Amino acid sequence: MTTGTAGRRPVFRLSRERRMADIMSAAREVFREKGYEEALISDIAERADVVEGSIYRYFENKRDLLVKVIEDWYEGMLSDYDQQLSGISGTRNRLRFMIWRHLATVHEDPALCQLMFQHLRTGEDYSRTAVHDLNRKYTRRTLDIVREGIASGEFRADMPLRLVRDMIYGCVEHRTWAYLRGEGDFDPTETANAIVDLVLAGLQKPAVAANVADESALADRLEQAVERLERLSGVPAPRAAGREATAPDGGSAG
Amino acid sequence: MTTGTAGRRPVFRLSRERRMADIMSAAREVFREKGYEEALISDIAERADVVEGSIYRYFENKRDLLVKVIEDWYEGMLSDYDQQLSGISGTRNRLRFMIWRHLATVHEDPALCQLMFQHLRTGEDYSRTAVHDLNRKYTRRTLDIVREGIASGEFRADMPLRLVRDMIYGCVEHRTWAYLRGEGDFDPTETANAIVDLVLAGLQKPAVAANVADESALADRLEQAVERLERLSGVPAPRAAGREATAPDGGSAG
DNA sequence: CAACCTTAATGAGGATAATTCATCATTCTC
DNA sequence: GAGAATGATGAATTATCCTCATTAAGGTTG
Repeated sequence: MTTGTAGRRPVFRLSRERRMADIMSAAREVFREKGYEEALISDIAERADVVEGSIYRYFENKRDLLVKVIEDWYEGMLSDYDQQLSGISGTRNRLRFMIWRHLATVHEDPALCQLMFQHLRTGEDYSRTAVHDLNRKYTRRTLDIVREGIASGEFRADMPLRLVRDMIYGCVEHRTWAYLRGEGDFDPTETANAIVDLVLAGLQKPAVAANVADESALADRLEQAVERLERLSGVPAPRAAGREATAPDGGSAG
Repeated sequence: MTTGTAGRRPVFRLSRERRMADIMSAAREVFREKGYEEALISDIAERADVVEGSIYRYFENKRDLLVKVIEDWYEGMLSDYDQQLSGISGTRNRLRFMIWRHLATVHEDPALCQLMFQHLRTGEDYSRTAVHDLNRKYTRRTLDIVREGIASGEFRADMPLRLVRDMIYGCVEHRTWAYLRGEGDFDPTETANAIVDLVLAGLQKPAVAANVADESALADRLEQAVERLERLSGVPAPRAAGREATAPDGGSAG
């Protein structure tokens, strides 16, 4: 049944690959502009110059389309990073690059990051997604850098690596939530520096970053020396007042 | 217009407050069981024993209902925390409590947390939400604790407080994402301890331990002086027990 | 106590999108 | 150039959210 006057629209056949690429490209734009819910299949179809139904010949459903779009985006992104990272030396600089690169990505394409965080990562099928693998590969770089720092003796060895990673990426995400919602702005370079400083403070060897046990031991020795002096002079050792200043919550620390 | 055979359903009038409470209670259950998209207004209506249309006399739309449900949940939750926190002393313990409490909440009600993270916090109207305020009040406690630690001299003063907060809450969230997706499990207590350790490592004052070697030397000199005094008075120098704790890793400090 | 007013509640129908599928068109192969 | 294989269409279906005109309950007043 034709639509009254106008005839059927002309049919342009493309290869499966080309058509998929076109649709994904259109979908990326529309998703970026409107977010997931607001993005209509009809919008995407129009921009890809196909009819709505055609999209379902290449993608199972709207979510599948989103997943493929993000996968595609991720793939292109991460391949560059390895190359860039290889040109950077020094544990601190390498760590800074990883954090900066992540922040910069959020800054450059907040909409797609939002989609990734809000819609991809939350799905129960996420771990079966290619993005999951890519992400693992990506964050492993960061862990490797920390591991190298430990191996070279720069970092202390008693830090749970996974938590360090969660702390870095979690911090970045929390720091950027307002920006992702469209409120305010942030400077990737500045923020990356601040985060690296903070993380390195924790990773530094206890010799530099304080070690309470050492301090207590030092205080103990001092006190013992004083007590000996006191004994020497015949003064009875008081229940030392100085200890409280050294170890305020020592009792509840266990 | 009657529905053929069966008459109109009997009308039970309730006060506005009571009806709203009923609907929110039903909504909380359904949202918890099915998540946002899968939760149908018709489900909620049925469970609240009203007709679909009635819900829209109390809530603007589905999202508004979600927001109110989460607000309600949050309100009840946070009021307890302050009280519990007030019974805990010591910077470390207080910090641990805040982190543990947050982890425990995620562990106890992952579904509602998921809704909060995925659907509330991402909306552009979030900062005009009551949950936003509650959340600020909540995380401010954590900052206050860190601030106290700085004031008392326990922590270094050169850490950007906001980032410390982002690091703590971001870390918790990253650590729990898999659990929120329904994969695996985690132990709130164990995780809280690990995170506190990690955070405290970074917050510890570097100045105090920065020259542990110097301080050891100082202690050595003090002890030697005492020994000389002791020799003078004919008292035999005891083999101090405290030394062993100090010495072991002193050599690798460089 | 009957007319009236205020407010709770109903349920049919409208609007919007995602998704399906029977049909048609184009290109490739022999 | 007939037939197979595959690309593309668009009308129909379905599923929900949401609106609104209408109805009913419970109080108030002369």
